[in-house]
Amino acid sequence: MNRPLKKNQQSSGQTRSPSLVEQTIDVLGRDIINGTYAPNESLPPEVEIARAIGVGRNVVREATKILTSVGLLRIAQGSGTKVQPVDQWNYLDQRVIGWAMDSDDLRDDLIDELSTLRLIVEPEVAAIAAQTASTTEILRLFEAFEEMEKNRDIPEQAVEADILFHRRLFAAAHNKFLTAILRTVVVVLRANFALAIKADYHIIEFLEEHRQVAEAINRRDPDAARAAMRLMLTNNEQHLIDMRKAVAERGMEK
Amino acid sequence: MNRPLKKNQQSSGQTRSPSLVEQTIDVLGRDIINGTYAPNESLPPEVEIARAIGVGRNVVREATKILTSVGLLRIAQGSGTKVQPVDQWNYLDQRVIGWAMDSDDLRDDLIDELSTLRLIVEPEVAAIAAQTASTTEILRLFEAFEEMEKNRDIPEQAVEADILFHRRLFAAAHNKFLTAILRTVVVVLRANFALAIKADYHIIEFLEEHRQVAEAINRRDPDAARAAMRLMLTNNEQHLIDMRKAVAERGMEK
DNA sequence: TAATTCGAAACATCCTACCAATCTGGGTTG
DNA sequence: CAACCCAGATTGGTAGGATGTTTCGAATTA
Repeated sequence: MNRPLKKNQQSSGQTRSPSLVEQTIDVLGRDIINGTYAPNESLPPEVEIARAIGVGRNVVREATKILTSVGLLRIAQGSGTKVQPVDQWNYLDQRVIGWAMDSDDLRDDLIDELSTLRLIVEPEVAAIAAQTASTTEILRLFEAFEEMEKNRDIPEQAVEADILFHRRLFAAAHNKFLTAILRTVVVVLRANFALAIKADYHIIEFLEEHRQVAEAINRRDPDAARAAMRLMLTNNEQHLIDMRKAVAERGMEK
Repeated sequence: MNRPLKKNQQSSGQTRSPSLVEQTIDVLGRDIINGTYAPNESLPPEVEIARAIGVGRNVVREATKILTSVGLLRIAQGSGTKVQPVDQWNYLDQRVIGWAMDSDDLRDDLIDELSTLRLIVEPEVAAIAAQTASTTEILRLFEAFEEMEKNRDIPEQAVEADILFHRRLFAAAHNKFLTAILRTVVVVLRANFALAIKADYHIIEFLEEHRQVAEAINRRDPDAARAAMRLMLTNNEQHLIDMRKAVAERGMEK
C-alpha cells in the first residue's frame, strides 16, 4: 500500500529531515486528498498502517489525530478510522491547502475560488485598514512596499516582499479572523509562485497598484483604498489566467 | 499546576466522556489562551505535565501536537515546548475559537471582529449564491427557512434551523474557502446562543430578512440578495449590542 | 421462525519502560 | 579569549501489554 519512509536523508547534510510524524501526516494526507482512500472508506488499522510505512504505532496515532483535527478523518474507538466526506475538509488549513494545490484535479478550481475569496475580503481589509491603521503600521506598510521596489528584478525576494506587504496590511486591520484567512492565502500564493516564475512573472506590473493602496491608506481614504485593491486583484486575476494559458500552450508544443 | 483529570464521569451514565487526549488538549489550550502560560514562555517538560494531570506521556504528546497544529505551541526537540506569539494563533480553528469565547478578556472583541467578518463575507456569499445555486439547492434553502418558521417559538431548534439555513446558503456558493469560514462562524453563533436565550431572543425578528434573502436568490437577483443579507446582519448586530447591554445591566443590579 | 441476548473478534485508547536524536550551557583546552 | 567538547535536559520514536468500545454473528429464547 505505502512504501516505507526513508528515515533520514542526510545525503547533503544540509536539509533537516522532517519528523516521522510529519512525514506520516503528509503521506496519509496526500493519499486522502488524492482519493487513494475515498470518503466514507475505512483506513487500515493503526498497526497495519504503521507496519506498511515502517513506523511505530504512536507515530501513526499522532498523525491520524492531526488529520482528524483538519476534518479529513474520523476516528471511532472500536469501529476504525474513516475518511470524512469532502465537505468536512478544512480548506483553510495550510496542510490541506498544500496537498490540494499539488493535486492536478483540484488546483485550478482552488485558484479560482481563492480569487473569489480575495476579491471579497482584501478590498474591505484595505478599507478597514485606512480607518484603523496606526502611524507606525502605515510606516511598516511603506517599508514593505519599498522592499518590493528594491527587489523588483529578483522574483523570489519580490514575492516575499509582496507577501510581507499583505501581512502588514492585514495586521493594520486588527482583526484576528482576517489575519487567519491571510495565512492560507499566503500558502496558495507561494504554491502558485512556482508557476509564476516560469511564465515570466514581473512584479513591476503590480507595483503601481500596491503604491496606490498604501497611499490611500496613508490618506485615510477607505473608498480609494478599496478601489485600488480591487483593481490590483482584478489585474492579478487576469494575469493568472493569461499565465495559465501560456503554461498550457507551452505544455502542448512539447 | 493542574489538577488531575477525572477519568470517567459516569455519574448519570448518559454523557460519553471525551478521551483523555481530548481533555488534555482542552486543559492545556485553556491555560494558554488564558495566559497561565504566556507567549514565548516554556511549558513544563512532557513528563511533568503528564504527572501533573495524571495521564501518560503519550497522551500529552498527542495533545501538544494538536496544539502545535493550531499555532498555539512550538515544539523543539532538545529545547522544549514554547507558547507561540499571539499572532500565530489560528482563530479560525474551532477549538481556539471556543476557548477564546469562554475567556472574559477576549469574548467581546471576538464578537465584534466576527461581526465585521460576517458583514464582509456573507452579503457576497448571498450574491454569489444567487448566481450559482442549483434549483435543488434553492429548494433546500427554503426548506431550512420553513424549519425556522415552524420552530419560531422553540429557541434551541430555531437556532439550529438558522444555522442550517446559513449552511445551505454557503453550500450554494460552491466555494471551499467560504464553506470553511462558515464553520467557525457557526461555532461563535452557538457559543453566543447561551447569552441570546437569556436576553429574550426571538428568532421571529429575523424571519422576514431570511425570507427576503431566499427569495432574492430564487429570483436570481444578486444585488437584492446582497442587500437583504446586509440588512439582516446589521439588524442582528444591533440586536447583539442591545442584548449585551441588557445582560450587563442585569449583572449590575444583582 | 423471529426477536433477543451474549460473547468473541476487531479496533482504538492508554500506560509503562526504554533508547535515540537534538539542543543547551558550562567547563576544558588550545 | 576563543574554540571545542561533553553531560544533562528534553523531545522523538519504539515495543508490548492491558483496557474500553463497537460490531457482528451465533446461540438462546419467545
